[in-house]
Amino acid sequence: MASTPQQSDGPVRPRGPRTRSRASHSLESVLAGAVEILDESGAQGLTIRALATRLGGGVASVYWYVSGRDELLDLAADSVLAGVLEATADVGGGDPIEDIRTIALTMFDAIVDRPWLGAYALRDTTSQIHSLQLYERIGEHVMRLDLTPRQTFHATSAVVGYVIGTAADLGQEPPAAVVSGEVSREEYMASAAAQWRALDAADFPFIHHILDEFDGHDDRDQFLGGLDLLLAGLRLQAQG
Amino acid sequence: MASTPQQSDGPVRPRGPRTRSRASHSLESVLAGAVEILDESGAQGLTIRALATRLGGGVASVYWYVSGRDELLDLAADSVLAGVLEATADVGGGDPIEDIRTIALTMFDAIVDRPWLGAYALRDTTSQIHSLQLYERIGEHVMRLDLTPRQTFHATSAVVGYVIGTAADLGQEPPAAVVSGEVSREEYMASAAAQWRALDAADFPFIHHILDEFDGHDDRDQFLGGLDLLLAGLRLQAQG
DNA sequence: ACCTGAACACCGTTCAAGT
DNA sequence: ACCTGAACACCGTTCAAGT
Repeated sequence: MASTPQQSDGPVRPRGPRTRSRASHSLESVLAGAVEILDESGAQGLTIRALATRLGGGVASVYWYVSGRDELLDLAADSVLAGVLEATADVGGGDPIEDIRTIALTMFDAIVDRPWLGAYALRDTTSQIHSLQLYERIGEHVMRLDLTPRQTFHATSAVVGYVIGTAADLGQEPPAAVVSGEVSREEYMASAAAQWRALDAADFPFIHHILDEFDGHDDRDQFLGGLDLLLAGLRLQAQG
Repeated sequence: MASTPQQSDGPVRPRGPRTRSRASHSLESVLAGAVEILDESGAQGLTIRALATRLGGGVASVYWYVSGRDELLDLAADSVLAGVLEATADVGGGDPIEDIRTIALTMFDAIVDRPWLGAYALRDTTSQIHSLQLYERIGEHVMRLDLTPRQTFHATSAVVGYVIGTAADLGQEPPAAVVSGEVSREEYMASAAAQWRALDAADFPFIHHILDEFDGHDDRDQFLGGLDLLLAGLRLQAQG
């Protein structure tokens, strides 16, 4: 999935000024480069130096477009949410709760695809315009339920909080492993299951009760299980 | 709210050499020191060097007790959950869902007290024993609802995911401010509300619909609003 | 068994200077 | 307006050496 290095091969080219000695960026190219690095090596791999190298320029030029590493992460995450926004633009045909579910699931899938997203999406709506629009979009569907403003506010925040929270949790690599490729997520989950199995059943009746469900479970099913509880509660509230 | 340092004052008293030239730690004192720093300056402030200085020793000695900074954060967070475990030991008198609500709220309050907790609590049950026990405890109450193992697994994970997700979100400082004390959380929220108010009402009908609720809202109420939706859905499932 | 000082290999960020 | 190289002030982690 890595993009080609975009190697600037010196001051080549026959005629024309095009010296190439000086790199030229834009906010879009900076964020696109950041997203590439994030996809390849996670948040830890996104250093300003690595980004500058990928862009073929010096470190300091990044700071022309972005105030620092934190803002870079926020904006890179937010830029990706444009895709979720687009993918959910048409949602709205039927049952409001069904529509909310569809949007939430699209968000979840986007974060599963890019685990680093969970920690930086929807963090600061004053700088993250797409995050704000996504919040707005979910909220508009919740409004269709004719609750009070307060209920509408709480329900929308709960859905967003649940999605981000659950997805961020899943996106977290086990203590230093996955990125370096030493341990796959499957191996890690299997070892966790084994460790649970070794626990004393008298001390951990619940863990043993759900062990077979945990072992080899599908993250998406787990996410949907909780989401549907939340939405069932919401439907109940909407019915009065 | 920080616990007392639990200062181990060396191979104490009687007489003896007491040179003080050599520091002496323990895993407990290392974690206690880490928690102090986290309470004072957040995760960003917890550097190995700052911790070593607080302990009165050299940097390298920290690595005798902990494999690295990540594990330090995980263990420090988990050590604090011992308090939540203790505080919820007696819960269990009445309605299972009411009990789940009580435990979830206690967790939430603990994270509000220590915003750094949200990002590191319940991350890795193989190294975080208290996290595992808390998960177990909530699960035991869910078991009382007589659902299928799969439903029990999903419901417990959903509650934990919602608590951690929501609390972690609230615990996030606005882009570089709060820790340094430049901008208070109140000021930040007020400015966010002002910015929302400035949005075009045609483009953001939902935001305007909930603006008065958002402005000056209480985080705890918001948390409970969503939690009660989730629990209502769970109750419905238990009755079904 | 546990602690230390010093070193290594990085970081984010700034700034005077260039174009 | 935008880019650069070099410097500053940090980091986490390791390791040979001490006790």
